[in-house]
Amino acid sequence: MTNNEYGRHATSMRTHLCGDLRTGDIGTTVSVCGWVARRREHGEHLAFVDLRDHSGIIQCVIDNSVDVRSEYVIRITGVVRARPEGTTNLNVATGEVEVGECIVEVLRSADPPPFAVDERADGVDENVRLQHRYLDLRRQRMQRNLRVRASVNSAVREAMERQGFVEVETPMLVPSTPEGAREFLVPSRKSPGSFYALPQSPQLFKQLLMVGGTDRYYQIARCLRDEDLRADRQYEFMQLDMEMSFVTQDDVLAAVGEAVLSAAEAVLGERPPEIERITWHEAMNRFGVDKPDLRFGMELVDVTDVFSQTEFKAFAGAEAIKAIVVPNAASEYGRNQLDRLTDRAKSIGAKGLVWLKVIDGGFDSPVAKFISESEGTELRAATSASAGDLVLIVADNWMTTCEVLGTLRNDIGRPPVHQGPYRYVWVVEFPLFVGVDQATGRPKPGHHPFTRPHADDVDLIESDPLSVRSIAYDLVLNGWELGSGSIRIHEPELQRRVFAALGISQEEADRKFGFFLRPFDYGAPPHGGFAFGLDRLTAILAGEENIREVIAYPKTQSGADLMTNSPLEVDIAILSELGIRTLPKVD
RNA sequence: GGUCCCGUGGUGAAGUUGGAGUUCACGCCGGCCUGUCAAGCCGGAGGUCGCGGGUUCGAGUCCCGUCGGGACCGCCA
Repeated sequence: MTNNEYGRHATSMRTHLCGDLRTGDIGTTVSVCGWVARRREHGEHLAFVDLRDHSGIIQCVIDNSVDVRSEYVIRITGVVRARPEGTTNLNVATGEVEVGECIVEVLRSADPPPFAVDERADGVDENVRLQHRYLDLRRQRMQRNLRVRASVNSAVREAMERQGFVEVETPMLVPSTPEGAREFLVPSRKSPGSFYALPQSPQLFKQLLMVGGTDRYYQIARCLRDEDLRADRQYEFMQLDMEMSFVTQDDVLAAVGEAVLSAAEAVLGERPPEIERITWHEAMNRFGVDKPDLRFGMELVDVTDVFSQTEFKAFAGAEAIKAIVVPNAASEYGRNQLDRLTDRAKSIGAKGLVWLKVIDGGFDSPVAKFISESEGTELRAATSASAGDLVLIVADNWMTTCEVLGTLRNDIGRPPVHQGPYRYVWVVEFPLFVGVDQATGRPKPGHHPFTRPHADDVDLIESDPLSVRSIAYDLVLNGWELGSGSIRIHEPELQRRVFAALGISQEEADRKFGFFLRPFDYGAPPHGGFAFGLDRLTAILAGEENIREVIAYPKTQSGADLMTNSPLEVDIAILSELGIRTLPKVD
């Protein structure tokens, strides 16, 4: 890098970036380097070459004959000048100027690319983009996404430093633990038959950093989980991982909030308002999910009381009856679509779905005849539904009712990521235990077994474990779970009681978690922490529906890297050095 | 493990009731062209219709299987 009078992007080969040239540069002799985005020839003595680098595009006017074609890498030295009257292009940032009197050097010729290296590639099969990711990355959208990602990382790091957090790196080769996500294993050459695991998160190490007196730790950590991939899930992903000592929930939320809001400000130029909080119970009750999208209404309305005396069998005796109103949807939803909604509801666990089209003076519905006039009136009052609206009702136990309607609410009403305001929300007071393990009959941990129970509920651990709230919290943005955390248990007696509720004996706890819990006996401070996904935050801030768009080299849903063709089989000699023999493929 | 959608020159699409690898746009190659900016005009090349099997006189089209990609469920303490 050459520091000259032209600024920090100048090098020995160039003075300016293509996208930076403006009317203020008129008269300057410049050198620009980049790829040929497009060429427009007008005979032997005039050609326009749009030169592209990551900053943008500049039109260069060539009046000698040079053979430059799409994606050739060239260097142009010329003079910046105003475009002639009537030939400016206001669709381009550099459209008022051009580079003339050009000397063109071809630095590298190029084959025609398999797809247009511009916004037209947005419509190209993702296969093709991923096979030629280096070409895809040349595009403005991808360069912008990489830079959004870098801004997020940088702002987060800066915010953590500002708050006195210490960056500590934790190992990538860690012991395999039976709990949690499936791990990637790494064979040990020195101990054939033994394996390391790649970390699904630095969880245990960061808590031991607290035992180690670090006080405030953070890391932009790579995490690896061998679970099925989704639009918001890759095998490898990045988290802002943090942990702090001598804190309560408020301290953690404040520190994490500062990092997230700083990142948002760095990308969007405006700091979002303070993050609101709702309890897990309220989130389920109002939105039917533990990661509510607050950008739109259609909240669940409890209508259990409306039907307390009902004779309609599908509703009678249900623990919870709830409704959502789809505004003005009565005419849009035909029988076919309503059947599909019903199928969707059933696939989530509902026994059925009741739909009512609100019409003047009543309902249009296959079950209208089972709803009494007073129930109808009360239903309309409770839901505020008016003629033309579609009302969807589920009756079941509370949890199922909420979950089914919450899923339908998202399916029907959720706007695309790039639309609407950014609505951050803390979901707090998650239940300590979720559901019951079929095999053991014991409750299952909601977060992880070291999560601290809510102080008011500690005495319910033995008598009514499923109603115990925890000091665990999620951060949610527009319906995406960004991350989660908790205040941990640091005292042995409380930990013993939680293990007992989970059906884990002292011996089993020692065996499974001894290496982690024994250190606590040497003095563990009260502590808690959080981790949130940087890929997800970046995707939302970049307006992308899919985290692959903000990852330079992502993998497909089946875990393949189409550019490098990995994973690949390896030579048998390499396997044998590692003490590994593969099984034949079975059908 | 499951459900659904997609696969046609380099790219994106169309392809009807099963009737000739047919069509369109972009790109590519050649020619013309001195103010374009998705330049324009003329000409040309380019195909294992993902792959395999079946039905049929005949399959891009129908059926079965398989591979690849995607969305979702399960899974992700």
